[in-house]
Amino acid sequence: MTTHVLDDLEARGLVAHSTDRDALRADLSAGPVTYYVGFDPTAPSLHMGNLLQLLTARRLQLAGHKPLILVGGSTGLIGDPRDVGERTMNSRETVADWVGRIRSQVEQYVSFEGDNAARVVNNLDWTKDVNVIDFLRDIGKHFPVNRMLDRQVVASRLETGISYTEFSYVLLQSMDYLELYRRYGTALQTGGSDQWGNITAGVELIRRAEGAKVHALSTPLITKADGTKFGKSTGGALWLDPEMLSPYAFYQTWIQAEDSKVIEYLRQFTFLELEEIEAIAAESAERPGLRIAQRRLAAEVTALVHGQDEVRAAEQASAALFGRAELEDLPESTLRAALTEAGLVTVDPGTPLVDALVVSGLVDSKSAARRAVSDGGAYVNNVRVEDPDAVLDGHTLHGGLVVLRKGKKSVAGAELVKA
RNA sequence: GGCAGGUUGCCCGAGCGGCCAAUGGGAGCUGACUGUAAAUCAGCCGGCAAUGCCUUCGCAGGUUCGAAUCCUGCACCUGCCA
Repeated sequence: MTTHVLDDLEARGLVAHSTDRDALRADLSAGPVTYYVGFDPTAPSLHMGNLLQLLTARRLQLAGHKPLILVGGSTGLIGDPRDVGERTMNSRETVADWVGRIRSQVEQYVSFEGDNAARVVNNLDWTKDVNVIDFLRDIGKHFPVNRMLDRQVVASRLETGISYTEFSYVLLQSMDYLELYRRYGTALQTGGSDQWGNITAGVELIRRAEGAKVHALSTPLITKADGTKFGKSTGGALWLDPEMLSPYAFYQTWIQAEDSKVIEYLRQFTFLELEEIEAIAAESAERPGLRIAQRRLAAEVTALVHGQDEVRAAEQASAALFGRAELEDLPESTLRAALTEAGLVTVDPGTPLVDALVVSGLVDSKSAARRAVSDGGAYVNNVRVEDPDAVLDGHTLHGGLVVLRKGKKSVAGAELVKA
């Protein structure tokens, strides 16, 4: 007998809260359970936090259960209340566009084959024609406002203000769970721990409306060693869309994982067996300098999101740009590929270095570029440049390529081409 | 509705007529050490055609040789009283 999926999830550090653990365990053991996880279109792409939910959904599917992946065509029009304050409402067109993009992203992480094939659903399908009177009578009646006010997000927002629109969000998400229970017998909703309140509200609604007992399971917030949220790359969220964050940049974010966290991330974000992860942990502890765990993590997660070809490209680019090898010794094809991964821009011969640093995106302004130079953190072809007036001309590789670097980790390429 | 106070750079928070692009802390960036890790120490941390110039201290106007600092109006927030 293999490990119970719930034990596996717990061992991987993927369980923050759940409803009655024993009942959930028994139901999961009894046979295929239909479960759902939802994604609201708040951006054109999903990000690392959503990835964790999708991977968790896949783990459950691999254990024989049936996933429903919900895209929030209606909830995305309303907006989940956040501590930071009222959201800006997006237009219906924008939300519809994002729903389409997110739908195609989620399809990559679950299987649509077999007895427990996944299904993608859109909550707009069952909310767009609901009329207000029915909604208030059938759904609203089950929500005591005094209980709603006790929720932490709502309480904090009472200080700064919250619209009726956002206050009502929880009713919509709860209605989704109820609807999916009625349509497909859905008996488990998963999500991030920040969704716990919304998820349990749905459990409660189903209990009141149908007298049925369904389950909820949440994953913990993924943090860095300092306790802050993990999932920011330089300049923004860790997007899954390669147009919004290059596979190289995605790979780099993972390979820079902290020692004290990398093993946790391996358990949470990869499908490696726990015994293998233990072996990697032991090996890393013995020879931390080799960064075995980080390399494996970056390769595994990048493969899941962008595919094996992009892993190879990112690894080769990283090896070329971070390796000990002399840049002059790299074949042009390797160097060009590496710089393309890192971000390659075209500039005129004789372009000032500071301008090239700005154009390449390594710094935000010329002032920042000059600062990088005076800090001793600007490099051209791995040679530190201390002259703030330096220009790019003679010293190129393969007749025109230049490797620009800021500090230890930020690399980009420039190609000198006569205009 | 009345009275009092607040709104400063990514965040917190000093400044209360010129010495203010604006103290300090956090975040961030760079350097040294190292392993594309952590910790520690040091520097940087609005922009530009850069020994100067431009834009910034809620918004709009005004006083003044000169304003983040004073005055008027507006918006939002907080506290006290009804």
